[in-house]
Order: sequence, then structure tokens, then C-alpha cells
Amino acid sequence: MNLRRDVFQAIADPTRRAILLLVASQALTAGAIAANFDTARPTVSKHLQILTECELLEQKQNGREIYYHINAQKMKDVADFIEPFRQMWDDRFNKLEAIMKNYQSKK
Amino acid sequence: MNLRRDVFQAIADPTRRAILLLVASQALTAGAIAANFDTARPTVSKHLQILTECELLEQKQNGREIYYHINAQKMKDVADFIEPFRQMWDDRFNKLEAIMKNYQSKK
DNA sequence: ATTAAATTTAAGATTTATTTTAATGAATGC
DNA sequence: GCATTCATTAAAATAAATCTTAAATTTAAT
Repeated sequence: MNLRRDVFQAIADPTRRAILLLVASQALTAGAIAANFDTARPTVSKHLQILTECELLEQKQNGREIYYHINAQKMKDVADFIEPFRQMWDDRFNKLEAIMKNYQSKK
Repeated sequence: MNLRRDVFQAIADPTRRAILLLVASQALTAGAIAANFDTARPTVSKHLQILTECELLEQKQNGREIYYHINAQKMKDVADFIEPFRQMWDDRFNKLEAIMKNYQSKK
């Protein structure tokens, strides 16, 4: 069995995306995270493992609890991929870019 | 069999990401796209179908050829998802946001 | 009309992912 | 120590995704 385990594979699953949004604002224990879903705990545990393996989450053990907190930095892999496309749709972004360029040339 | 077929599922596959980047700059026929990969043509055809179903690509028939062109707009689904995370890592983006706010209040 | 070219559709095999129940491990509290 | 709590790992079933060969479809060219 040849597993993928990259960021794109990780965010392909809707439950995992929900976990990421949940943990974005504050680190949570596995139990607290699992409480938000209907699936069995080992299922959530597996999702957490996948998210940790691709470095979107980081574990921090505290006694018998394990807190999961986000590593937003890693999301840059996705941002980098969509970047070339962004310029094809996001006017606001392009405007910001133009202003930024102007700003930098003046300072 | 309950297939997913959303943008996140679509970009989870490395071949499909390569196809998107390839077609980003110019529309290409199925054959021209397939020429870039080692896999059999029906395989590429299937990937194109998946990308079309989730609206990342659009088909335009021209005689017996089918041109595939990008619908960058749809990539916004992904952009929207990573947005909350972006603010946790992208200093440049935050700076641009600040400047933009300032710019708007002056005009 | 035939043949050739560009692509897709079908069918089926293989590989990967996901989920569940049951079992295991490790820290806490009485 | 012993039971309880928080969480993971193992094993196995189910579901989904991917890839290939062969057949079909549609348009173009001779």
C-alpha cells in the first residue's frame, strides 16, 4: 500500500477540512474535536493522524490529553498552487498588488 | 458507489494539478494534454472529465477536437477555504490589507 | 463509401481510503 | 493497586478512486 499523504490529499476530505477550521482559532484535544462529529472516535483519530503526518496539525501532549494545534504555515503549499489562478479572477488582489508596488517604489 | 466530485477532491490528484497548470496559460485539446503524461489516453480523458464535472475546466468542441480551457473562477472555492489560515502566516498579505484599508478611506 | 483521427465510454482489475469494533497503552484519582 | 479516562493502534470490512485494454462514437479526409 502506497499512501499519498500530502496537503492536497489531506484537505480533500470534508471532515478533515472541518477539523482544520475548528482548530484554527484554538488548540483542542482529540476528544473535544471528536465531539463535533458523528463518526466513531478512532475515525477522528485517524483523520488527526493524517493531518499531523502532512504537518497541517501538530500534537502537544499534556498528561493524557493530546492537544492539536494548527500549523497554518503549511497551508502555503495550497496557496502557492492556486496563486497562478488567483490572478485570473481576483480583481481585488490585483489592485492590492498594484498599490503595493506603488507603495514600495515610493518609500 | 457514492462519488465525491468537488474542487478539493479534484485537486487532490497530482496529475490533475499538472493538467490545470498546463491549461492555465492556454486552452489545449485532450490529445495535446495527454501527450504530456505517461498514462494511457483514457486515463487522461477520465481526469479531464472529473475536472470538467467540478467546473474547473470547460470543454469547447471544435470539429472532432475538444479544447479544454480553465475556469479559474472556480478555484475561488479553494481560496475561500484557505483564507482564514492565510492571515496566520502571510505578513505580506496583512500588509496589503492594511494599505488597502488606508487607501479606501482616503479616496 | 471507406478509412483514419480524436476522443470518450464501458468493463473490469488493482490500489487507496475510510470506517468500524475490539484491543491496547498510558496518565489520573481514589 | 485498581478502576477510570483520554486516546491510539490493529484488524478487517466497505467504499472509492485510478488505471488499463477493448469497443464505440463522431468528424474529417480521400
